[in-house]
Amino acid sequence: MLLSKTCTYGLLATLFVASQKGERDYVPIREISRQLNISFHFLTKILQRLTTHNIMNSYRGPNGGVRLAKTPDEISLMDIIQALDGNKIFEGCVLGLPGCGESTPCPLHQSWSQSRDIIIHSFMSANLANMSQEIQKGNLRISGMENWFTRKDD
Amino acid sequence: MLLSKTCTYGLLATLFVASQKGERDYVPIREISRQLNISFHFLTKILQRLTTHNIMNSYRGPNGGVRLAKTPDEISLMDIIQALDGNKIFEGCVLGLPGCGESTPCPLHQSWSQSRDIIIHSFMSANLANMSQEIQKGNLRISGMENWFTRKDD
DNA sequence: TATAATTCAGACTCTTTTATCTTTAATTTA
DNA sequence: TAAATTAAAGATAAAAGAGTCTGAATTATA
Repeated sequence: MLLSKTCTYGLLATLFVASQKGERDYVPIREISRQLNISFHFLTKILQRLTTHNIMNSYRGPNGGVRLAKTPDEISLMDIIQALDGNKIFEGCVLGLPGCGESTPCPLHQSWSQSRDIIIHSFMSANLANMSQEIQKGNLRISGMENWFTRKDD
Repeated sequence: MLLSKTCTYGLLATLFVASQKGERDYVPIREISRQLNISFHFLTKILQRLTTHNIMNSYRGPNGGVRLAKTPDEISLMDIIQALDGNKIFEGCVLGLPGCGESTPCPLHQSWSQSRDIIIHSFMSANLANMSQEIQKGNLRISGMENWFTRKDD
């Protein structure tokens, strides 16, 4: 698992909000929760963290919810991943060796650096604008089979 | 964290055993534990799993310990990783979507597949023979600064 | 045979992650 | 102003991962 659950939920929710059409300002968390089949309270916490990182804005009361804090092309997947998982995924040695580096590499250092750079690059270059376009066209999917059913809880 | 702690400890211990010189048959777990600064009991469990997966052989009593069950060139890092972390790391969608695949990809599907293939390839092509060679030559390091000190526990 | 060295096996604890539940605060609308 | 809707905040619980502890089984050696 490269990304935590928190992080994948956050990515999905943000993509969901970004690909909403209509003049509506804020999307209620409960609606996101139902559509993506994610626990409402858990999702609330995740979105709170995204608002403190200035990726989302939130608003309370009727017609409240969350919305993107910037234009979609200004938010990369990397921004969201770093806000929720930090950058401990991307820095440091695969084997967890403290002294691992270019001068004294661990056995996996070279191949891992190469893979990691590709991953980082794709996370940075993917932003909400180009992704939500693909989602709206139906070329990409945000939710799986699980939302044929509705959540029982919350 | 791509690999669990269990897995990185297992990799290090196996590399340590593979790069031992001398005519000695079995390497005591306690010695591995001390050299790599890994909790003895925890390491014991990990190595037990590697013996059940036929990567290590073990022997009890004085002069006992563990040794490789095959020749070093027959054991790849991938073997060890799969034995300890399974292949849940390598299969499935980064975002955890059940229906994600070539026909209905999630937003990260393409870039993740590419990165993942590189990682898998480097894990499969790296075996204990070529790595322990590098370790013995001093080009690669298996342990960090932490083993300048000895463990207090166990 | 007694003792020491070693892995094996299981229960147990601690920490982090994931998830749920309850209450409070803000906001709109009737 | 009262009621309904919504996010915020905090307490709690459940599950998994990481690590510890104790005792039993096996083996070599004195």
